[in-house]
Amino acid sequence: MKIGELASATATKVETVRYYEKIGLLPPPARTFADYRAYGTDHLARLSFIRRARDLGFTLEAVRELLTLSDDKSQSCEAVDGIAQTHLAEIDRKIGDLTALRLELSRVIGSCSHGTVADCKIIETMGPR
Amino acid sequence: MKIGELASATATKVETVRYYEKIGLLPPPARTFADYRAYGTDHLARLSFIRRARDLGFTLEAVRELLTLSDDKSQSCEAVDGIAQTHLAEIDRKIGDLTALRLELSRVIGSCSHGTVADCKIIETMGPR
DNA sequence: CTTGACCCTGTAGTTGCTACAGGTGTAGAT
DNA sequence: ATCTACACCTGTAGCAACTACAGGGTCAAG
Repeated sequence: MKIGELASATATKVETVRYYEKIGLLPPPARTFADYRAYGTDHLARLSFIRRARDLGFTLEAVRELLTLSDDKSQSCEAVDGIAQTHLAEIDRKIGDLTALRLELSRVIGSCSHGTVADCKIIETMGPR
Repeated sequence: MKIGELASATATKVETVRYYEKIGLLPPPARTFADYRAYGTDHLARLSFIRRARDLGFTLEAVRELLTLSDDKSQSCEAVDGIAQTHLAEIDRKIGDLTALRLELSRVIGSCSHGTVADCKIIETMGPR
């Protein structure tokens, strides 16, 4: 299959597919006489994996590790689980940060008395000290 | 004050201060004979504002708008409130996204039976289809 | 008078793509 | 056979918001 087909089959942009190849996530496929990339089902499977992992929020570095691990079928699942756990902890941290931020921002907004900028509490809150 | 003092007074890196100047967020200060930047209290106030707004998650573009608005003291506070509301909505969206992600990822992790990679449910879940 | 901490400019790197620019190949309609 | 529209190719630059050099100059203390 050509790059466009692979891309639409995985809801990926053509440029992104080429990008994944450039950074070594997707192996370079065979080429047609016209120098078009010619992909097989193994490429489709690998790209699907990459996209799914990305959708779950894994970084490309984490995806790279997961791919390496998934290539050695005999290995224990622990390393995979570890990467996922680390990622989950990271998500929890982000949610916590955003929730604290949300609270603070909504307090700032709540103080707005809709007057002029001169006595705008929102601006004031962000002033020095 | 010199750039290092301004930076440590606002918990900012020196490079970041210079960066803010380059993109026009912080006005270029006077220079000493040795070409060192010499800041006054107005710069300190402005940088504090920028940092506080950044801490609240506003983008630099939003900070730029807020700074413009805060310069016109006679104006109504509405525009300021609007920017903050938009930002709050954005934070809510992110929290929602992350929470959904968290749920899905924890489901994926929960399916791990700690065997070998060959029958690792985490890897499997991210496979094609 | 030398050492070390600070300052200067300018450029390149980070993450994960996305968007050209400027060219070649191909498939279907005429 | 040719025209048109589209998909493909490479390579480079751009986004946010910094951060980290490299390769210098300046200054205060010992």
